[in-house]
Amino acid sequence: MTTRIQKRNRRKILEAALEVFSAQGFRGATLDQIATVAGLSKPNLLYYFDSKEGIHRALLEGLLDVWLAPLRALNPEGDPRAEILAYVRRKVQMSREFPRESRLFANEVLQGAPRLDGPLGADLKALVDDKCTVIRRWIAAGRLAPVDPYHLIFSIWALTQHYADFDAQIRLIRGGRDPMEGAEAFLDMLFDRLLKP
Amino acid sequence: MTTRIQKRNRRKILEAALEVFSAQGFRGATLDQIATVAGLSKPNLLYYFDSKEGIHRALLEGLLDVWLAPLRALNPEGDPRAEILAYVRRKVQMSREFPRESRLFANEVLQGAPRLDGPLGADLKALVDDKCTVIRRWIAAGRLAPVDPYHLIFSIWALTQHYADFDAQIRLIRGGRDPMEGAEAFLDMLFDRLLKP
DNA sequence: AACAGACCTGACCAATCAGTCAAGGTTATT
DNA sequence: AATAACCTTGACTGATTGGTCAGGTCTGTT
Repeated sequence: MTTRIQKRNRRKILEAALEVFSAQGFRGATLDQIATVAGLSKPNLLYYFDSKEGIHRALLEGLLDVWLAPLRALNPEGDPRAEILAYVRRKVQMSREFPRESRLFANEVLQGAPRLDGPLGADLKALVDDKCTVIRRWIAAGRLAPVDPYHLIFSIWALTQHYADFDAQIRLIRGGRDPMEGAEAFLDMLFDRLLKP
Repeated sequence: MTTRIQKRNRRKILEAALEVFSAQGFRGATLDQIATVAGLSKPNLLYYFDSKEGIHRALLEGLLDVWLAPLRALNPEGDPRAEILAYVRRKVQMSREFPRESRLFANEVLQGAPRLDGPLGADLKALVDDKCTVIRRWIAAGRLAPVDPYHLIFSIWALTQHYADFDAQIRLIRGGRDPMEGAEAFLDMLFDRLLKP
């Protein structure tokens, strides 16, 4: 049974861990940093979680579903181009609203995705495989331009998450302006032209 | 004056540092790892470079030019679509040939690009600004579809480097197949459709 | 109020890390 | 062969880090 205090402190720790892990990566983050951000002592962190590794694992597990929800929402019965454009728009929005989550996964994958090897990775693969067959069906019905569905999904991930993951570079080049200014319009045009049969 | 031994050992160190930094990030890498890969002792590393930071800085400085060469080669006098498609193809090829370099920069940018703040960043910005005016000119002449040149360049980076940086995720989803199988064809089609006036 | 269980922490530990240093080995030049 | 400059390293240091633990405090229940 989980108490009120447990719920509050676990939430505080995971929020702080997201802040620190997404900015520093797993090895760059320290328990002291997370403890400070969470407003708790370091031993108290380890009262609620087994280890640094355990915090990171809990964070990934808790966020993967949220992160994949837009893809899961891709409706096989909907209009193909509208469905995919809606997916793109939702992903752009998530890059703006949840850049830390994007960077957390980017860090993880960049280090070789060691923690996505188990069931988490299997879920991910199953979901993508499923949606790829949907896309292939749409193409076979002549409702989308013939593109490789895997590369289509990868391109959506690459283009949308780029704005969160490479934010520092974009800011460097675009100066003071909002890094995502015009991103929606650009991506709308790109995928519209790509997918028109 | 630099001796033969200096040249050889500096090269060995930077090669080892690329291997380790690109796989572990700056904070995740250790001098011991780099020393082992280089086949030298740790104090010997520090005989040739001031510090871990110094090795990393030398590596970034030495590789940024190589990394940006394809963009630099974009010829204002050439055929717009052919030039950009050639750029895309060259970048895909680099993702395949030099994934470590791609991941090195990805790590750096993901951590907030702290070492791209100085002259390195200024060079990068100047180059991108320059090529963006070229692209704008091409659009004004009606030789390209009207797209935001910054987002166009970002999209090329995102799509091509994704295959190197997120290799682990792609392998997870695509199983044993070559992660980049079909990437060229897909990106050719994508940018061809995007840029057709 | 009293009690049990949950919660919290200062002090500590062993491991790891970047970096130092004195001393010894190597190389090129004369 | 002598020598000076260059190269190499084992052994060390101080700082940081993940994690432990004994003992204390707080909270809900009776």
